[in-house]
Amino acid sequence: MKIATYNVNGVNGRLPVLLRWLQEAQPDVVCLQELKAPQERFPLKEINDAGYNAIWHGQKSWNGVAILSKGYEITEVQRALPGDPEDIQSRYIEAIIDQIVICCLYLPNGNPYPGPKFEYKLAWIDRLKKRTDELIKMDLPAVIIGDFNIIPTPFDVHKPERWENDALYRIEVRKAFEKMLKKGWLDSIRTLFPEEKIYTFWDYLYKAYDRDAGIRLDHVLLSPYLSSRLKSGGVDRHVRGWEKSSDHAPVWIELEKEGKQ
Amino acid sequence: MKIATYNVNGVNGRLPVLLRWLQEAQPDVVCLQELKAPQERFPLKEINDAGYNAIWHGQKSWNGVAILSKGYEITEVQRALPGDPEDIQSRYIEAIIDQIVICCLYLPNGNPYPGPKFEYKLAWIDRLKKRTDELIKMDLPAVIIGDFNIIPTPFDVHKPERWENDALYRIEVRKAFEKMLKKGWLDSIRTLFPEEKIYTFWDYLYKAYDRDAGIRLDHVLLSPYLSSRLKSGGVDRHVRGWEKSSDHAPVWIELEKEGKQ
DNA sequence: GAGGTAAGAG
DNA sequence: CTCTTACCTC
Repeated sequence: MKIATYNVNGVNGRLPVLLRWLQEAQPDVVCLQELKAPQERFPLKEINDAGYNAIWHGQKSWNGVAILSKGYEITEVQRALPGDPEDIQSRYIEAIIDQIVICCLYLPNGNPYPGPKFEYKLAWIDRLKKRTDELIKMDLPAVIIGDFNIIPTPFDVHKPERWENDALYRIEVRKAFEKMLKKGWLDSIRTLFPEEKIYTFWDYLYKAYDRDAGIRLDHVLLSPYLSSRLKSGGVDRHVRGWEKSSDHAPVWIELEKEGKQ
Repeated sequence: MKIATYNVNGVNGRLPVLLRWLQEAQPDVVCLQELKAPQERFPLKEINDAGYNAIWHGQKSWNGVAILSKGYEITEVQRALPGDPEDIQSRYIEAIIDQIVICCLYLPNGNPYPGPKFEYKLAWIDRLKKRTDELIKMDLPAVIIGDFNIIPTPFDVHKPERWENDALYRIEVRKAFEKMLKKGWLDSIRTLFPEEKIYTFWDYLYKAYDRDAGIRLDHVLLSPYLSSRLKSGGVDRHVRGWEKSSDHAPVWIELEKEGKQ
């Protein structure tokens, strides 16, 4: 089973690129972030025509997340991260697909630091921690996947020294990410490529992609139960070079069939 | 000599379509309207690369007119319709190309009727009348060409009864157009196709092009001196069906070489 | 730089 | 509907 994440930065503007990539990569499950479309303007018809069914949680202008699947039924579990009924931003959607809990997230950016947006990010991470601790405790096969807006280590950024006070790299969020891993979640891409520079995002500005001035923000975390099934993975970084591409590249992993292990 | 007019509705957004049509139609002279670009953002390089030189009068957001020519020198005569120094809208540019006076215009829309915009339209037509009377008096070979925003007759609109109080069809502007023809100007497209329904504009709304709910707004008027050289003409209406097309279609005529008559 | 929104014009 | 500008976010 191939599971992917792609921050599309506008699902309608990105549709040609998204469909081209789906056709090429043929993932079984795709988590999308930054739909930037209200619920009723999700391009379901075109997604269906490409062979995918979908659930999504839209929002006008910002955020918005979706889970797509080809050939597997999608059973929605929830469309909000528990812990704050006041939080109306569409950043989390959770479903069960082929007996696996898929948690698709678009974690707050948090800039500027310091400030209320950074505080919101920390609070959001706390709530995520509670949810993911539960999943671990319940011993479920689960995937936490999406745009974390967290650069996990100095090795995951072109010039670490420039990022010290950026919300994507602040020590608080790196520590929180590390704490999740300590609980048992596997950073699958880093595990597969322990020594390689791997980026998933290159800014539109300053020809960041041409200079490979990127950062690693999009992650696929596997619960202990699933970790042994990790077969392969990667970043489709060439997609970032396509015409009218998102500033993120798709990230994917492949899991061994359950019977095989 | 093939002379064309095309209301592009944004010269920068329309560039792929414009270049494709230029390549296909190979006009010698092209009058453009609704550049919707300030003077410094006219895409001269791309126009030059397509083999055309150009003069233009831009304006931020609205209006804007240009004259393009392939292989002929363009001698600019004026870039404003005489008669009102207060009028700063870029709606008129005049040049001599191959001994012919080319008057490229984007006549005010004039809606809503009644109101100051309609009054401005009538005043603009008055000034145009003065200028074109002069050209007739001087016996010059001249072409008045562009988007007149005038539906000349009931035969030039899908459903005339719906347009009685529209500034494009108001009796005042139709009368004014008729008066120009009486002075000696030849409505070349109508002359070539006296019996046919001919439209040059189809609204973006309500699938107007699919329903062929169009109107005839773009005209090519020939001075008496030139009328005998009229060889052929037409509307490239298929261009209106292209992806990302303008709401207008290009209109063109072909003149016999001067020696030939 | 490139998405989104909104208003104004057509 | 589809242009434009100006603004906001990342």
